[in-house]
Amino acid sequence: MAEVTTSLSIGQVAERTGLSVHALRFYEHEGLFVNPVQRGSGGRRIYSQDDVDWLTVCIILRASGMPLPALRRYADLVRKGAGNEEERLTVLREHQAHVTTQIGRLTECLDLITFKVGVYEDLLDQGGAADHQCHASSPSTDEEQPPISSASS
Amino acid sequence: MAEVTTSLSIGQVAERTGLSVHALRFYEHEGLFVNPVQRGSGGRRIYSQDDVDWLTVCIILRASGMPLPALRRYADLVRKGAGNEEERLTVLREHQAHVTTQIGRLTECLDLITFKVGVYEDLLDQGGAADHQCHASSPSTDEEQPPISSASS
DNA sequence: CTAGGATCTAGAGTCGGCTCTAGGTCAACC
DNA sequence: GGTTGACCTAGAGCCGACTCTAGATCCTAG
Repeated sequence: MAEVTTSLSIGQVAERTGLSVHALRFYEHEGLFVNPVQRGSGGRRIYSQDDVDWLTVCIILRASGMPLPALRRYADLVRKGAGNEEERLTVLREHQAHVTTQIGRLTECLDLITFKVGVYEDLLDQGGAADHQCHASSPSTDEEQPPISSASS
Repeated sequence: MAEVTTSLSIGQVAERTGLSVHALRFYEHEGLFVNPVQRGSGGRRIYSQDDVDWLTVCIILRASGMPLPALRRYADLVRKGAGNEEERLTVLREHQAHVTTQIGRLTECLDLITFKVGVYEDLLDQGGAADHQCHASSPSTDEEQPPISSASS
């Protein structure tokens, strides 16, 4: 309960967020901060703990694929203050849907990759070297190991 | 059982893979095909069903974030024919690991986004408009709804 | 014969998201 | 008082993965 307001340099914020100082300046330039970043002696940036908290939110949204324009829209809404919670919720829900479908897509891909890994494992287990490129097709559909055509691997 | 070898134009392949004709030429230029793409009258590309099958594998690997250089390495291995199955397996397993961790990261992000969505839903349900920006922090850690500081949203 | 449409090559342009550079200011230390 | 070292601004550069353009060729249909 000692410090009234933590004040951090750009270097310190970079250190504890993992963003580069370049990225921090870039984000500010792009209007991604909710509160204008304070300036100290000689025009140096001074960040608060709130700024860092906000940045961690940004990092999560970015890491899950939210593009900067969407992040800016969200920041704009928060900056305007209370009263637009529905809109914020809309932004979040849209992104939630994107992330969900992305996870779904990746999971499908993973299934196929895992299937192909299994095929190669079997092939190597048997010590058998097929005389040409072998194919690992979709696990679910009608063909399992196509007898003649299809050489993909 | 009629057609001995399906032969497709670049436009037809674009149509059935979803890749653009530009992308198909680009992929060829980048050495991503296992077999050299055949040419017909006037130097036009002729694709086989095998090419299309291979492309669908490529599309899955790309969709799950495999960069072109890795895809090229894999194509190189397949092109060389039987005997390097361990290496192919290594490439696939590495990518499998990448996809798995990526899904994990996205799932973490999704949890936080879902948490924030929940917070906003509650807030709107109660009809209460907080007098300033409210914060939806991490669901797991020590703070749940910080009493005074931290304004992130 | 001509027009339209698909294709060809080589290479330039685009986009998102930073990253880096150049040239300068400022505070602190020896 | 000279040298770090962190910071400043404005703007250029980079990377991956295409996408697009220009200008030519070729096939088909009318």
